[in-house]
Amino acid sequence: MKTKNELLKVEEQLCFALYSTSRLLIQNYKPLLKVLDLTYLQYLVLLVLWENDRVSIKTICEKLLLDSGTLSPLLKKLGSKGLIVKVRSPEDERSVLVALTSKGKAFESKSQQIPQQMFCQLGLKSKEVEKLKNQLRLLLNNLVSEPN
Amino acid sequence: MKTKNELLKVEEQLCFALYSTSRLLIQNYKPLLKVLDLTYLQYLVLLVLWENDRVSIKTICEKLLLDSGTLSPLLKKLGSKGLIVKVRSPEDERSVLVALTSKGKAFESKSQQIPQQMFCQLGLKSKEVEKLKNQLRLLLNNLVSEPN
DNA sequence: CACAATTAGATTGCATACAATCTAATTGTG
DNA sequence: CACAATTAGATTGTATGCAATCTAATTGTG
Repeated sequence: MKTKNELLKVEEQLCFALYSTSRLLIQNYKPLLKVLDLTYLQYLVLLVLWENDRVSIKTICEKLLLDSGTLSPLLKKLGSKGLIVKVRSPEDERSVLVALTSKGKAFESKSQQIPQQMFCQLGLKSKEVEKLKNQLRLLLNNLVSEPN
Repeated sequence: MKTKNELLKVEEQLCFALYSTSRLLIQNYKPLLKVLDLTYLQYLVLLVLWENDRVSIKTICEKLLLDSGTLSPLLKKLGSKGLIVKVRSPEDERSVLVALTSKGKAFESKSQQIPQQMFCQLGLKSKEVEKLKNQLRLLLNNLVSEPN
């Protein structure tokens, strides 16, 4: 049984482990993404679009668990880089569809190597990575489904 | 064996699992920290100080894996809130020591319940949390020790 | 059909993150 | 001991995150 004082230690806390590991891993992406002049978040949005071109901003928000306050300026930036275009949905004028330009599509093939390169830097076995991902998804599910 | 296209899916990526779970967990802290009018990062700095009062800014940076660009303004804020004071080290005038005020110390007892409350929200068993923390620490170690 | 409620995005304001640069203090070296 | 190199923090600039608010479009309801 851990005492309350032990529980208040930074090193003991799951959230800090997540927070610091997440930041560090994102930093490891930077040299790989610098070649494409992309930030990690810009890369995430492109990942969504490579999976499903012409999706609404709302869908991107849901997939990345981010809100429009974060994504609006980012999509503007991706637009100014010539990687995407925004089109108002004909069926629902409130909705804005995001589509890849040919340049945006071309970036997909340039990114093929990134997942493997990142995997090598993890220093973990495939099985371990899968296990970790599964645990994280379980936790994420618990957190999103509990609205408090 | 996964194809390259599968690997480029957001849902497949460990980093995204880390990134989104981390953000979501930090959001879960907000209602608990709002009572003390603290942000998660401010809480982290206080955790460090409750463990070891009168530490240098450099030490805080190392413990939290953050740089002075992030912590300098944050410590200024904690100072203006009356939770800490900064004193230049007598032995080394470059170094700045951070010390808790009585108010800052008093916040420790007010935070005693937070770890348990957070644990309840995770929806995981103690064993699972420990396993997850261990895996994350292993990964973190791999990432920091590989300078590329 | 009028109109309140909801919804999709954008904007604003504040709080991180982090690279790059700057200053002042200390250390290492000839 | 002079002085180059290093070190601790602070500052600046850019890019997130997210709460709160705003606008315009759509939906639900009497």
